[in-house]
Amino acid sequence: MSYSSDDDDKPLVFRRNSKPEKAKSSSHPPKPSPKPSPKPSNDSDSEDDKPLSSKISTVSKVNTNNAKNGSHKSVSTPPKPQVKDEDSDDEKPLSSKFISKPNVGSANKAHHEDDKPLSSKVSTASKVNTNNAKNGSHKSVSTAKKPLVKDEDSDDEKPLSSKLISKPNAGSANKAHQNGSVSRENQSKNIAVNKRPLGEERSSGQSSVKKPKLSDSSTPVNRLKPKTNSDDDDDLPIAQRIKNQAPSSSGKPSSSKQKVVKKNSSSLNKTNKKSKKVVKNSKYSKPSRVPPGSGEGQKWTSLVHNGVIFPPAYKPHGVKMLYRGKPVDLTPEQEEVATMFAVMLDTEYMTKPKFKENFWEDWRKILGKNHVIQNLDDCDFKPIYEWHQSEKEKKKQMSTEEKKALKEEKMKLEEKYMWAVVDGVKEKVGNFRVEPPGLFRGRGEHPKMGKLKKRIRPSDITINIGKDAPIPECPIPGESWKEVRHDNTVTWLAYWLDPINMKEFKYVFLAASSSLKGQSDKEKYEKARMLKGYIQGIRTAYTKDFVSKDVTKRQIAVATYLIDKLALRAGNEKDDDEADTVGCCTLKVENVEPSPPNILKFDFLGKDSIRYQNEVEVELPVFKAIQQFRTGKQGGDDLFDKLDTSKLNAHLKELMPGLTAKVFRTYNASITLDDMLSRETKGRDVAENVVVYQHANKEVAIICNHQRSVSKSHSAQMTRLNEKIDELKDVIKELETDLARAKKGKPPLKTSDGKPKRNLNPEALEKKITQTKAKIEKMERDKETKEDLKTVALGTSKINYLDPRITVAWCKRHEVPIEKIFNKSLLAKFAWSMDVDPSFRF
DNA sequence: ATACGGACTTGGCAAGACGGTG
DNA sequence: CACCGTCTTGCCAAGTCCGTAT
Repeated sequence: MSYSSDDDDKPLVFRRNSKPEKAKSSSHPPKPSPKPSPKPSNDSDSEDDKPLSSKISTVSKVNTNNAKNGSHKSVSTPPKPQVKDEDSDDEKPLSSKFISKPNVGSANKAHHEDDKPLSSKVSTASKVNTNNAKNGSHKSVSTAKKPLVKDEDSDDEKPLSSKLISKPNAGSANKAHQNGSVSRENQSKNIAVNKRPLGEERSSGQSSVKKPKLSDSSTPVNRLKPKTNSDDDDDLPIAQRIKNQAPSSSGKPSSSKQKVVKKNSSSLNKTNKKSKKVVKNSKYSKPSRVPPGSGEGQKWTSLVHNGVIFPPAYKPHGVKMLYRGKPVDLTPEQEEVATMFAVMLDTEYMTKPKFKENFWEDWRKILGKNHVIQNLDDCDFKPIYEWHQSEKEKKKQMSTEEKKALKEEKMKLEEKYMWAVVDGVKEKVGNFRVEPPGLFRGRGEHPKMGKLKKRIRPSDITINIGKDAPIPECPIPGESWKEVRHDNTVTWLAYWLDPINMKEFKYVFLAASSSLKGQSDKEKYEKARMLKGYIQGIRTAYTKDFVSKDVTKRQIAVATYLIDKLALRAGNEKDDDEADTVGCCTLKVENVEPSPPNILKFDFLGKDSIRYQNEVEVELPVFKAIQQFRTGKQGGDDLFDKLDTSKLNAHLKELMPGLTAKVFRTYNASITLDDMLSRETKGRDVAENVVVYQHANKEVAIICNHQRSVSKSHSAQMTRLNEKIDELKDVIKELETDLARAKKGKPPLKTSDGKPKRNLNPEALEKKITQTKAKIEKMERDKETKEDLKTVALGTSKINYLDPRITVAWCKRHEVPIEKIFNKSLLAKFAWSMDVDPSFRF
């Protein structure tokens, strides 16, 4: 056993190994873990092909938008400093430190250059990868990896033996192509193909499935296997990757760095890691009890803050709406609600009967049964809408000075609420502003859209604060908080009940840059890294259960497979008064269409009513199991009738301490980034490296189905780009004509408006032509990228799924200034990851 | 086993800030 | 410097998942 390959850790699907890189193998032990896989893969395959992107299809989202238009002008320049805060201070340094490290010397500094919007740059690609694939086969040999290095990974232990197993095959189908897919685009619109290819896994080649497992472990896994890991590893591995890294030089890379991090981070972590058995309690659990020693459950010792700030009271505008053509008098309260509706006149919500119905129901209560207004259809909110538009316009027209003054005033008012002091450290508060009243805008076909979200008052709010901290003064005179608590086992500073759904809460938490959040973020990634050590065994185990006689087991196995391979969410049960969306455990029969011989077509609305459409090839046993789960059921019945998220998670927990469904998403996202970035990534300069990164980021976004709606001006923007390109092409033609003439000693032609041009020599003209061509190429690439990313949102995965240490380490290795990848708030949020060793691998 | 309460993470969107450009 | 497109932020909705009560 033991041997396992490492390779396996990677997401099955994604991985592709095709390229086996050169072998690095020998030399240094590759980092044990991950994937570099030297191994010769065998097959490879490529299958892939599928353009991921394709999948995307957008769909439904709500959109509301209002059109506003906006052009805002910008005028002002913000003074900026304001906020900053402390953190900032730190930050800076970071980056700086950061940069340098790598390489030695050299001046790199230059980096900065660029600036271009990333996005633009990108271009390339795409496709390629994507695919991924599948393939699978890999593996094989195992070599023992683990050399010494520490830690990590060792997979050895892995129970798995399995490794091989499965993967394989299937495929076929595509196979052939390697990458080529090409086309993609098109599809996009239509269907999608698959994002991740999944199925593939097995490639044919391999022998098929099962490989002998050696051990079998049947048991599902051994959970215990600890791998070590820990973060710390960072350090070490050095060797390994070396190769690429450039300069590696020094080994010391990092050392010097100090940590920027905020205080805490470090500390805690340690704890966990190692012992896995013990397990930590991570975030969720509020272990509350148990404080002994480490203070487990306890989240803070001292907490001081100023409570929350309320939106200003409503100021009646007196603009009268019309009812059956006649102006109506409304009380301020009635007018306030009418205005909420009027302001949304130009949104999609107006086309939704449910929205209007809910609004009318709530507004009518305020109007009273006998009010003149007896029905919504006879109401004309235009006057109010127009008044609002003009107010907006007025605001826009204000001078820079005025805006600045207004802003400062607001700042002054809010400043005290922006900060909290946690265990002696000043930290930013996330959402210290209480949500203003308004109409509920649910996403998708939410049954409660349009309902009035009433104003929250101090008496609705519960404050949580340190025992000896002063109780925040209630900002509204004459009123008082609902309750004041001193619970140090939770991290919220305040909460109130959600007026739309009185059994839910709205919390006020610290900002993402706080160490409390950073810590838990780090723990999240450590847990995902831990999964790396168990993944093989888990895959082996569920593969075996695809054919279990026990239906529940079979369902758990298939569900886990889908979560692993497709990065689906868990899928908790929902109430009827929520939008009808699903996740893995709540998939309906109609959401998964089997298409022989082994393709599954997924089509459902997931979180936020974002459509998930994908066609994937799966292993035959999975395909058969799905068919069987569907038999005898109606389209709207649960596909996994014997399952729910708590059963699934309980099972996962047996496989690895703390394992839950969402960990797979984090794991697959981060391992994919790590894998792609470590693969050659050859950018020659910063700009190209950034493109490489974006490409990897995009891949992850596709896997996670992070979509965005196409911007209203997208097509106009594309048109403009095309025009510019055409213009440049004309320029080239002209230059070429001039060049030909210049070579013959003739002067250039006049410009179109008849003016003479400078007489350049052939060399100069050629240079110009070359430059222009380069410019065109860049624009073409930008265009492609833009089209490519029009429906893909990269930000979400960057914020929530990609271990920042992967990014930071890669930046250090490639001399890319971290700020080219992380903006200011991301730098603050990920302060805990800045001092990672350049050789860090997820 | 389930239901439910509760706490925290994840997500898309639109307004605002920013930065390049003609 | 007015305009525009992109990037950043705020907002708040919508998930996940744990613990406890039923």
